[in-house]
Amino acid sequence: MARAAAGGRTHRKCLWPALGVSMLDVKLLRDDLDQVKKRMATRGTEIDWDEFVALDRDRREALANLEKLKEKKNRLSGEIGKLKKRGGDAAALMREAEEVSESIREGERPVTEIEAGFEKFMLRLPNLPNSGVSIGRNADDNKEVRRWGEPPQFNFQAKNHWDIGEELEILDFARAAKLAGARFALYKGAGARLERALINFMLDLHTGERGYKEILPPALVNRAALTGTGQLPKFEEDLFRIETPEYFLIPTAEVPLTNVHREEMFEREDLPIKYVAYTPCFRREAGSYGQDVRGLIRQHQFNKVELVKLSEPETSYDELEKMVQDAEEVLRRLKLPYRVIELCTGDMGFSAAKTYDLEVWLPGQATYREISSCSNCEDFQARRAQIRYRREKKGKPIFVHTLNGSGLAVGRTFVAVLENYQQKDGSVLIPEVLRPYMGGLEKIG
RNA sequence: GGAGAGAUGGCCGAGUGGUCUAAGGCGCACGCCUGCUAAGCGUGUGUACCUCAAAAGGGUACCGAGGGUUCAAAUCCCUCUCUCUCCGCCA
Repeated sequence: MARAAAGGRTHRKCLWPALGVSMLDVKLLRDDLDQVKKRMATRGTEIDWDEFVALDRDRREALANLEKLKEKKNRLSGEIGKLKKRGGDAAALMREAEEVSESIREGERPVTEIEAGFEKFMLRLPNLPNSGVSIGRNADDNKEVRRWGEPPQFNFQAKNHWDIGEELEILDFARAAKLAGARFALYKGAGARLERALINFMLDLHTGERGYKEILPPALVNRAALTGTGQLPKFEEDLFRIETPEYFLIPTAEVPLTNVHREEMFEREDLPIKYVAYTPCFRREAGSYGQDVRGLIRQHQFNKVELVKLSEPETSYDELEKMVQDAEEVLRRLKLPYRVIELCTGDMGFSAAKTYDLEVWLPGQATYREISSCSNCEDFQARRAQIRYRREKKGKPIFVHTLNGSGLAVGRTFVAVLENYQQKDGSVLIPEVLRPYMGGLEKIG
């Protein structure tokens, strides 16, 4: 097993030891900048590459200078020590050493500044898309991979889940607004139980035959954790933050789960690691005013069952396919129609190298809506979080690949159940696989 | 919140100002030896960055984190974080 950070010891190093400020491999940028530019451009993000070249050059120059001075200082100090031991007079050497030390102090200031600038630049670079991902500008260029199930045909006008929920008195948005504000929900009675049933059903499926280990992590995390997975420093405005002491509410369990093994070293036989967690998730939804203002689709707080894997680089894409299957299986057992979308380069998230979205059919909107997003981040997060393993006992440490996927977003699954299982009389049938979790209840209303 | 103790390499653990690249042990790797096994002997054993076309080699940094004193810090001083013990409070 990996050396656990628990058990008396905390992080041994600062987040980025020495100058390993890596999210993308600095050497790759240096050696193959043209390729990197091209691939990064497919994301549609503007990046000032001249700034990178300048920062990198300045940094190396300043560093080389400083290190030369330090070498001299170390040499002089050694000589002083030996001389004193023999009882000699080291006054002259000490004067010289003092001057060198003074130069070092002066040289350190610019180096610190340059490195801070370099680090800031690097931490804001998104991941490189995997070369197999199709190039596109936005969601319109995404590819549908497959579909499962048939959208139900109703002989009545399909209702939105918020109407269904409020009429059945299992959802109450008005009172939730009284408690907190817009984008919060109150689940009541069978509604609360249905949400809980979904959580338990998903956890049982993933921990059972699918072999994930259940984790119940903190819902508040620190800055280092969010930097490790890539939410920080760039997306702070999307997060709820608590001051004194500073904590952030997790926007997804991907953050705590991926960071469980931050700054740890694995052996090959430890991998892959498969975790599943149910947590509430919290998002500011800044900049999404006017979108999905009604209903459960876009909330400040929502429940999610999340899957995370740490794997060897060679198998990470197989693991991604399996993870998508694991998420799909939830929808299949619930008999909810869905399709699988492969995101194009322009539509992927900051940390992802490749992403599949699962979209569930919502009769109320007569459209497919995202219910899961499964990504391979390759070594992007592992670099930031320093999660490595040794392929051989004496081998060099290698960054693991990290994957995450919703399995599933519970609130949206709730929506899908209400809308797909609605009946003409306004009641909602309970999917068969959920009935054991609902005390045998077959229908709400 | 109060009082105290602690944080050292893959692991255990020594080390209170200069034998600089951290004793010793365990583990691991390679080699030797013993008819097999067990044991034994020898050698080696971190990470990151810079330099070099590459390798070799050289350099710098890292003993929880940050800052300070000093020619010189694992070692002295300050701040912080985390862990453990006791007290208080608390779901």
